[in-house]
Amino acid sequence: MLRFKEEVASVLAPLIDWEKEEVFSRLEIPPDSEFGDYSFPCFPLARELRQAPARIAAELSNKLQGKGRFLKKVEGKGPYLNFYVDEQTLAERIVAEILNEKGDFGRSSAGSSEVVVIDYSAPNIAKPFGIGHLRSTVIGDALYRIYSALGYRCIGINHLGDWGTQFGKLIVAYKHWGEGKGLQDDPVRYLYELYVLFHREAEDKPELEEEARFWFKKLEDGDAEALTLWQRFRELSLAEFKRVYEYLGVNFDYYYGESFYNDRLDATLEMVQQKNIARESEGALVVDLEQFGLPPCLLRKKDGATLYATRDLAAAIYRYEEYRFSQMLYVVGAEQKLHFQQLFSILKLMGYPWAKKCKHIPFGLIRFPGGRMSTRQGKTIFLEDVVNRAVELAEKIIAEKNPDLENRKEVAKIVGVGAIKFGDLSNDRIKDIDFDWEKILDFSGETAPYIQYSHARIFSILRKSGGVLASAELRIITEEERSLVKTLGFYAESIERAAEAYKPSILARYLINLAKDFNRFYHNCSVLGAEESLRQSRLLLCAATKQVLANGLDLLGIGAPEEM
RNA sequence: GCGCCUGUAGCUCAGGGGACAGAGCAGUGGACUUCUAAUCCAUUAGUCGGGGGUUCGAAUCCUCCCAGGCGCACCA
Repeated sequence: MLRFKEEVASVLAPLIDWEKEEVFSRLEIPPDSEFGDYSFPCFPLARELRQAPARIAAELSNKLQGKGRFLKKVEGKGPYLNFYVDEQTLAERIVAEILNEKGDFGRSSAGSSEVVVIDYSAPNIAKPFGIGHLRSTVIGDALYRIYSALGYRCIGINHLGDWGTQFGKLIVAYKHWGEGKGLQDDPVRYLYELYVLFHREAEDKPELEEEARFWFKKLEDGDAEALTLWQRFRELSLAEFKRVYEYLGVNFDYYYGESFYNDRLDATLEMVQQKNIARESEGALVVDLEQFGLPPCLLRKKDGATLYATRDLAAAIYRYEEYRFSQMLYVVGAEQKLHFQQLFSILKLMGYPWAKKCKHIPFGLIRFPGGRMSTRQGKTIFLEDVVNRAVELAEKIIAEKNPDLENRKEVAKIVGVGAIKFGDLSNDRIKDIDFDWEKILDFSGETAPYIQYSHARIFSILRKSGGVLASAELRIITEEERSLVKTLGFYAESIERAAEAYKPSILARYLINLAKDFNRFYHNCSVLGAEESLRQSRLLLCAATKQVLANGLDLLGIGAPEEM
């Protein structure tokens, strides 16, 4: 529809003596398709022309009659000038384009190979991969795919939480209460139990906290015993995480965790001190950020150990040196907003002009109805449990509805995983989510299975059709067909808007709308049963819709089964 | 206390300053000898948290207030 919008802008602009871009940005999508596909409110013209908006609209509509290739008609309706697209022309262009470009439809080279570093997922070693980590993982993965589709060169980094005081805690817990067998059998859950146990014990024995800090300091100082334990914890956890990523179909270019920057921390702190932006305070090293309206940021503890911020600072500098990114996105929970404001401010103080290319992409918390999830208190839900239940449910539904399906397990996985991912991607990421088993396991309505089901239905039609004639003529005659064609025309824009706002939910919503349009079409327009020329035309529409559904789902990291 | 985020139908949420505010779920009633009923159709439902303001026009922008959430130096 972009071409149509541009066309409208260029025919209207000269008539009212505006810049084309100005008209373009003023065009809007009417609340009802009855009022056309784009409309131009004439209120702003009223003052310049000293006429009533309605009259201006009427006059302009007269002057515009018969213009444009995509323009079917123009109407003045009250103060609005309504433009109607010619669905026939649009269909001919868009369907041909989709069927030509296939999996590449919607891709572009707009990003001209600029580098975008995306930091996402970043689970803590020593903590289970909970449902809370899902958001960063799927949103980051989707942004990676969307930006790559727009021609950016993406670098996905999993900034593992593999360093820090929690390892001191874990080492202490393991030394006190641990044994090798539990660690061997189910390392992540075992470490998690130790972690919870530590916090429970520490309530009565605060000296444990001190002991944990001591052990982390030993770790940073290269103590052999601490390092051996740390390495073992890290390796076992990482192996499990990788299994989860594999299952989810999420990839990273690098697993550079916090510990990766260890040998750069001293140099980083030296630089900070050299630039004279830090000061000693109560034995610790802090950077004052008053000029940014922020509280001071601590970079070194009084015992000499480093902090999260220190490692993030080193990481940011390393990444710029290494990749010369045009943007760096941190897909991290909104509760860390202050941390990133501080981090970016320190980069500014250090004189890095690229500091402004760093962006925090925040998202809301996943909460229990009763309150926040807390790893420390053992209140968390394992991602694997959620995914397993979703896949099981999908399998059960397949067994009922399509018992003969051959690759049932495979399809159940695509549907179950898709449902979980989509649940997280379809709403504005900034909002908190109340965790609800019933909702997350609901496969009807605005869900991934709904979209996948539409895709499978089309596949079924195409399978039975005996082939699609690419040269067939399109005949767009029903309201359902018109609506479907127009929605197909909006695909590219939905990707661009999703990228611009860093919101995969915009693309997710689009796909829901497309699937809805298709299902309406499906119910009201027979494809295989239609007379031959109409049948050919509708098969083309089906093939195009199928392609766009699959392409769009792929950008969200969700599969599109041929049958389900 | 200070800062940030959120507040739209019973529930979960869409809503790109503009035309009577829209979906999904739940409820009710319909549609499978016809391309997969994980679908479709119909129907009920709202002081867009509240008050001011900017604008020809505000759910959308500004401001104050209320409610919930999240942060605010040795955690990440």
